[in-house]
Amino acid sequence: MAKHTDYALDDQVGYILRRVTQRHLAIFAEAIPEITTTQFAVLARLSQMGPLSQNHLGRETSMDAATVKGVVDRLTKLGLTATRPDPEDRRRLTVSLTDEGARLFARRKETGLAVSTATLAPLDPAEQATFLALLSRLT
Amino acid sequence: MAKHTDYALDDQVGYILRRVTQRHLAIFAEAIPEITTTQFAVLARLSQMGPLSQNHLGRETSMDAATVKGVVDRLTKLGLTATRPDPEDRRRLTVSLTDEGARLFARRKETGLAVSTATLAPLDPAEQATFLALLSRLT
DNA sequence: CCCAATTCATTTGCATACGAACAGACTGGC
DNA sequence: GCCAGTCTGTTCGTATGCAAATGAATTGGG
Repeated sequence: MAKHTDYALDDQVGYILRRVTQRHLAIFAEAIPEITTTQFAVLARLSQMGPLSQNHLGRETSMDAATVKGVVDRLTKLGLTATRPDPEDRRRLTVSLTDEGARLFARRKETGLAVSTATLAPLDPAEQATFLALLSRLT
Repeated sequence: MAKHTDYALDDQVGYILRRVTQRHLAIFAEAIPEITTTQFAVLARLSQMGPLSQNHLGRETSMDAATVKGVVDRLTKLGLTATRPDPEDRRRLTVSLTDEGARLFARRKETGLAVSTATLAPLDPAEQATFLALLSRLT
């Protein structure tokens, strides 16, 4: 009988999640060195939904207000996004893709899909579907 | 026919991983406010394996040398770990748990297991087993 | 036994992340 | 039509996380 409880770090979901995320980020950085995963998510969302206020963009990409500010600042410095004040609501800052940002995303979105494929490659197609369905429910 | 490829951000494994990790970190921070997940991982590993060199500890907890240094520095400042030079190899810094660190981990490891349980709670037991098996293969 | 290659720890720079606190702008309910 | 509550963006502090560069120590092969 075990004295109390054994805590097996290697079996904890949080620890495995961290390791899987590390592998995914490495695959992404290799495939798309120009920008980061979070920056790519912003380009994807703006490409899909059009211009958004900075806070709304944060909600749509699962980043808090402080985080999305830094991401947008860096994308703007790279010339991939632009910001302008909203005339309707002077609190708001509207974020949009530049032509260069739209072109970069169009050019790289196939690669982005390949990154997802590579991340899931250790599983066969049926396992991938099962995994994604279960993972989504843990959101 | 789609013009080219649709990139559905919400279906990308990296994006879902980030969201699941956010939820897990929030559950952990609520349950164990004293320290972070990475700090807890260090305590767990030292508790399991005994004193380790800082680099070895990093490998055993999936952190690179620069990251583990910061984590150990903060744990040491909290009085939960201690460091001493290795007389055998003057490059090495041996990291060990203090009594207080060992007590904190002993007191909190049940809670740590409860955090894993809560993270996986949306799945039934069979699904949890399937999920963990598939997740582990993506490391 | 000696030096080239490796290992270890550190530092710097950059990029997420989040909580808390803040000021300015807006809105709904009375 | 006013003000209490809310929303938006910003800043600060803290904590991962990795790449790259550095200096010191160790080791292995000839």
